[in-house]
Amino acid sequence: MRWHTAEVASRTSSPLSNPDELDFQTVLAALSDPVRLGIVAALAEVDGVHCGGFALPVGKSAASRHFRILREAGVIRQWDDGVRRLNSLRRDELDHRFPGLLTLAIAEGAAVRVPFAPE
Amino acid sequence: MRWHTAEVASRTSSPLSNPDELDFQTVLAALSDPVRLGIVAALAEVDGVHCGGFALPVGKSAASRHFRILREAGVIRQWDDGVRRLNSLRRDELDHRFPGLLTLAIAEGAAVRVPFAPE
DNA sequence: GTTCATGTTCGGCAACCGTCGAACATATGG
DNA sequence: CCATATGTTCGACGGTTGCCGAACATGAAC
Repeated sequence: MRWHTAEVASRTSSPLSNPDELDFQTVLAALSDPVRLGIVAALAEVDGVHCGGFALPVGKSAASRHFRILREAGVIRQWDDGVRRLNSLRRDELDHRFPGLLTLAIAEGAAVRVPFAPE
Repeated sequence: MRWHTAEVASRTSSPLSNPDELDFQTVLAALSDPVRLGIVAALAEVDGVHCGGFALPVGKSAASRHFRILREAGVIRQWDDGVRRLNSLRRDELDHRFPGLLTLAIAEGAAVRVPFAPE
């Protein structure tokens, strides 16, 4: 048998917790960092980008940490696809739980939006 | 001549800067602390409370710091009245600059709202 | 002037945060 | 099997943050 897409974490032991309880202060803290806000703004343009698809101003380890903070705050969802880890905004959950916040973050994050990596 | 109310800082040398340019990330950072979010939620109930009017879970110096962070982020406005320093939410500016954010903060901050000091 | 009430500032401390480099783990492709 | 690509994890480092107590500054009341 063959899975058309791996929906479970296989890159690490911890099983990619995408939380269902969103905490206001945790979300604010996640969005108050310029790199993370820039990622959110970029994901608002193109959804489903893998971690390496952004031209981040930090190294791999710091980038990995930023994505994990965004995921654990419930701002983004992550899932594995082959060797890559894809990212998308949790628009519906955020809009439902904190109406207007994501819209605001996307608009304000435009100033620090992260560019996409070449090819 | 006599001033009916001191509208300028006299308690310290730095002249109580109430900024007119509000930065999104700075505001988020200010609101992501439980004590400060609790102060905002309390100010939404009763406006114009002096610093000592809250029963904060921290000492004087930490409290002073929290109020300063809120003021410098543009979340609250402060002015002196005799020996006391009064606080109020900058509702209009916040609503105009970040529509919906303060409403959200007040609602979510209810869980950590700070009590008022006795008498 | 003296005393009291109210906040601010300073120094110090512990904890946390953002970053890096190196090592590791997993999937894919020869 | 081996090499490569993609992320994660670990240990370390420096900077920031939140907290406290002590000292200071200001205004009011006596």
